[in-house]
Amino acid sequence: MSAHQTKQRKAITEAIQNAQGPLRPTEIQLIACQNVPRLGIATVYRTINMLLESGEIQAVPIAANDVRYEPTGRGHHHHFLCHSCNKVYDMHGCSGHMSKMIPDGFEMDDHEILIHGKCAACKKAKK
Amino acid sequence: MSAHQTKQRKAITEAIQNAQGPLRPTEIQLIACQNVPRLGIATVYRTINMLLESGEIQAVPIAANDVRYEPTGRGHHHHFLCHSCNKVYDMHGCSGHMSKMIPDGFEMDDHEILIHGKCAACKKAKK
DNA sequence: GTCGATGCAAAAACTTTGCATATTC
DNA sequence: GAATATGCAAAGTTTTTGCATCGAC
Repeated sequence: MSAHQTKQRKAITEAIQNAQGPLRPTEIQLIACQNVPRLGIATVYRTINMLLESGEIQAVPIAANDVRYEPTGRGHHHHFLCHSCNKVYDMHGCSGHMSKMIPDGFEMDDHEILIHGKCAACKKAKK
Repeated sequence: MSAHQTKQRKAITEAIQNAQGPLRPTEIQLIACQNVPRLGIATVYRTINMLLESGEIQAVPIAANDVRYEPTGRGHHHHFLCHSCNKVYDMHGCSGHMSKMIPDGFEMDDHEILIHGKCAACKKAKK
């Protein structure tokens, strides 16, 4: 049966689920490697694609050549990219009404917001 | 002098400037090729990176492995990705106040919004 | 002629695929 | 033992770099 959960998949899924924000494939590998030492990057990508297809996770495009992955089902939220440490944080509470900027005849399914700036840790670190 | 404008750079810059929305590197090459037949993709990438550094254009992350580039200085606007034709449209008019979702101690520089949906042309095309 | 820009091809980086081995039931 | 998943390595992509040549002053 395909619902079989190997230790690799478990480690990868948990890495994504437990993260505070979206992670890159190599970050996922690094974290999951702590539980499954010889975990290959191919397995990480294969698992990511499986989880994307099943809808358990989704991609978050952050910048050129920087996609990260996060679990679905965390509720409506958006992202904050710190330009100092390059970490992405989840942010809850969305101002809402995007509809006013949608052109006539267009149909909106969803929206995502990415805020750029400097996180509290980096602001404190650097006087 | 470094302000020298070759026909390649001119064609690439114009392709980006004249586009109705952000373009991918290969799309830029395709358009610019109409004026400069043997234009290589390396020149496109080199020019993109130059224009990014000088601040004339900026990257728009759309999805995994899909970054597009647009001119800066079009005023504040956001993007609409049509999941049917995969085109990205500019949208003007921004609802504004993102500040309420920014965590304490974080500092916002900028924000970008990507709306997903179906464009008017695709809605009309498919009953 | 000097300087920088280009095209091509090679290299690097990132992602996917093939295949023999390993794991689960 | 059958079926699926894994690791490794090879193949695909995408982006960058090296280098000989070309073009502008």
